[in-house]
Amino acid sequence: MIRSVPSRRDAIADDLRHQISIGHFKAGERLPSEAQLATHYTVSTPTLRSALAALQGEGLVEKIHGNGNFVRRPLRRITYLGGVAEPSTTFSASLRVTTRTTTIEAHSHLPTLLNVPPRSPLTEVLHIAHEGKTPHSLARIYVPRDLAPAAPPAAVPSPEQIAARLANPRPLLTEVQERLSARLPTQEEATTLRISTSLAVLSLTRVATDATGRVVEAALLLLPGDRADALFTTRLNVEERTPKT
Amino acid sequence: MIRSVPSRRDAIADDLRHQISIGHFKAGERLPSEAQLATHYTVSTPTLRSALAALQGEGLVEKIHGNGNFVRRPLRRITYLGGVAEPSTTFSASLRVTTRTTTIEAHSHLPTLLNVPPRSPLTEVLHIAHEGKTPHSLARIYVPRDLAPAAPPAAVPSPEQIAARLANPRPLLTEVQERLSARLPTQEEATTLRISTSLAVLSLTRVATDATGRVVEAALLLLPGDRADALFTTRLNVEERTPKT
DNA sequence: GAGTGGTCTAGACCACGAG
DNA sequence: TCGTGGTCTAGACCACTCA
Repeated sequence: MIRSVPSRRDAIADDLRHQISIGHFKAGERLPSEAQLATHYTVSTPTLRSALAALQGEGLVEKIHGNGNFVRRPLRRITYLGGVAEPSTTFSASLRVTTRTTTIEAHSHLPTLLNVPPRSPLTEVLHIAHEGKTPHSLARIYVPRDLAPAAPPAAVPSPEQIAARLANPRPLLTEVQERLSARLPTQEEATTLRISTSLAVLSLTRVATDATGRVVEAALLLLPGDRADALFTTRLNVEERTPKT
Repeated sequence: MIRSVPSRRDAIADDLRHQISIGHFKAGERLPSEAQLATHYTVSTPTLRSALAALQGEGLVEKIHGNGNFVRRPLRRITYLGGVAEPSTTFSASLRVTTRTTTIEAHSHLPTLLNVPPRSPLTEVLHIAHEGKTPHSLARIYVPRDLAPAAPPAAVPSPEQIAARLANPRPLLTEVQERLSARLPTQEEATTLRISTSLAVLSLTRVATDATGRVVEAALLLLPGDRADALFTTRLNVEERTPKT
């Protein structure tokens, strides 16, 4: 075994977790200052901060610079439904979605993703879903501009409208590929989602193709690991067993 | 902006990333000791270690206690195919799978997952897929014991055999649900996969149900974010548009 | 301005790996 | 045993938030 002495860091993290779980520190409350906690546990500030960092990575604690460490409210977990289901479909009704639409030129990995020439015009739609003050997801959706709806959503559409639009951007949609991986967010993503850079995120790339094989939409979704997951359901006909290629 | 002074930590991390990318430090090589690097960058050891931690989180560097920091060889990225496809189906041929089968009693979340009474007997199959010395995935598969194959795999079966078995543990398999989320690994998981606890992993829970609605298999897969992702492909018939509920 | 967290230092001592 | 990384200290100084 590695941990003969379970390291003060882990001991403190465990204790704080416990204190939170039994309600000694309540959701939304500010913890004692790091200096106070360090004194209480008789450790130095770096050690204490290291313990807090662990809790941050679990999404239990949110640090706000110059203000304090706060116990996170238990977050409603949202589920992204994969397959053909529209993104964000199970987002609760209280979810508020802010949208920003711009036109950009295809760059870096986008030409490959969308199978279009570099610099070709794309419509970028940026979605951020909030529940209360807490962002729950970040989505960047790219559509070749000639396929994009003529009327940009000047007003913020309802989540249902967005979902409907996303579900079938083109009538002839025939294939959806969704690639998922886990990573840590960039500084910028972390700032946007108001999460720690040490909280893992689910990165989902969704490419929709129409009947002609043309890519009609590419979406990059980012789901914080502490409040979102993705669900894929596959039904099989018993007779037609997977005809392996 | 937050970063007026881009923090020595990030500056060092950037420089090391660059040194690695231009081949100044080559794959598999040991970096200079932390003390040497700290002297070179004129920072203290904690600061330098913090920079290295960032590279670890990206999977660029592997620390080996008592030995040194090593540049990771570029890892072949493997893809888990979702839907009905068998797990590990795209693992390269050079992949070595170690398997351990035991019988356990259903506990904690397993009864719920498998929809069986607590303490009912389960067969647990543990898979670890290696490529060379590097673990690429960890899978824990649970099957109600009365459904498990009578002959335990005393010898290590080939990946193909495993894949075949996993693909259709029961003839009547009709639904597969796969739930994915991103998180940081536990200390134990990190040790098993020989990754840093700061490297995000993709956690996949796979539940297969047969025609009678009985859960015939539950699998917990863990895919390190730096070397694996999951891919789901959905094909739609153009005429039968998703009959929304 | 007072109090908070953010970063960093210059050491110390412990634990591990290889020879 | 020796050199490596792992943990920790007791401060210092900066940056941010709030009143």
